Amino acid sequence: MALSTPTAVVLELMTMGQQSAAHLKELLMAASPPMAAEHGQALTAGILRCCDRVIAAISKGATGTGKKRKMADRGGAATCPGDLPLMSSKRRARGAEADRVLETGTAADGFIWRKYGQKDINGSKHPRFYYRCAYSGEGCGATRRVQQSRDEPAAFVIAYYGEHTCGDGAADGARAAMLPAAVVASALNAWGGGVGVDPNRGSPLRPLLHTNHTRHCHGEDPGENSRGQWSSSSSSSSEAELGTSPVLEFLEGGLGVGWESVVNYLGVGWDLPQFDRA
DNA sequence: CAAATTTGACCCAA
DNA sequence: TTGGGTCAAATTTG
Repeated sequence: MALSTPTAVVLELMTMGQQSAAHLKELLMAASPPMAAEHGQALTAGILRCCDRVIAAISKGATGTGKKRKMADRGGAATCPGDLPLMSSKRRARGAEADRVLETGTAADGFIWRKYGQKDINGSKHPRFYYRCAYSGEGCGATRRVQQSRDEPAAFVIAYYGEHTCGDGAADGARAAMLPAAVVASALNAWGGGVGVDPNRGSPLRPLLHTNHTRHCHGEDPGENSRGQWSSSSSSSSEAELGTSPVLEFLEGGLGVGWESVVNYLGVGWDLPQFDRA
């Protein structure tokens, strides 16, 4: 596609998504049962917020803080658990509820995540990546699991656990309170400038997004970012499977299109000057 | 030098 | 016992 400028394209697409989300909201208010409506509204709120962020970021030429790191070659692990205050529950109960989102070509959701693990899952061709909110040290217990889709290499199944208490919800208490950031599948993220995933090691996700809008939760100063030592108080995560409902159809048919367009657009080789990383 | 990532080990639920 | 989630030392990069 050849549109005047990338910015114009994104702006237009995001605006479309915004309108679709608004539409969806109305739909939910009118047709869904109370609970679903409530949840749905939170979802749409998140979507709208994302649109706002993108639009705002683009129009004012937001600057992000591209953080990158390369992978190492290996690491000698000499674990010596001794007096380590391990998390009460080292492992999350299997099948624990989580919000799952399928993203195509992107995985940024406005939060800064720090990878803390990677694992090869049997049955899956691709490894699974474990991320934790960069502010977990401040008590934020949000985590997310990312796995490349087996069928669609370009898609990632992302599961979110816990909720952000790092303050990102300051402006929107609703989200922090009941909406596991998960749903906020922001389309922002050009991961690496179109390169995609390094089949061998590179983490597919990079917290590139970093506009000034993602306020406090991720300034450029993690302050005393501490390495290792997170206390997870995981437990609360609600299931928000976008599964079967007229709403879903709407999402896929209307919102999905515009959204994916943006995602693809951003994800496929367009280096956004606005999102920094020069 | 500090911050972030990598990666093998550890741990626990199924 | 195994698979999967987390930890933490080592390593890499800005």
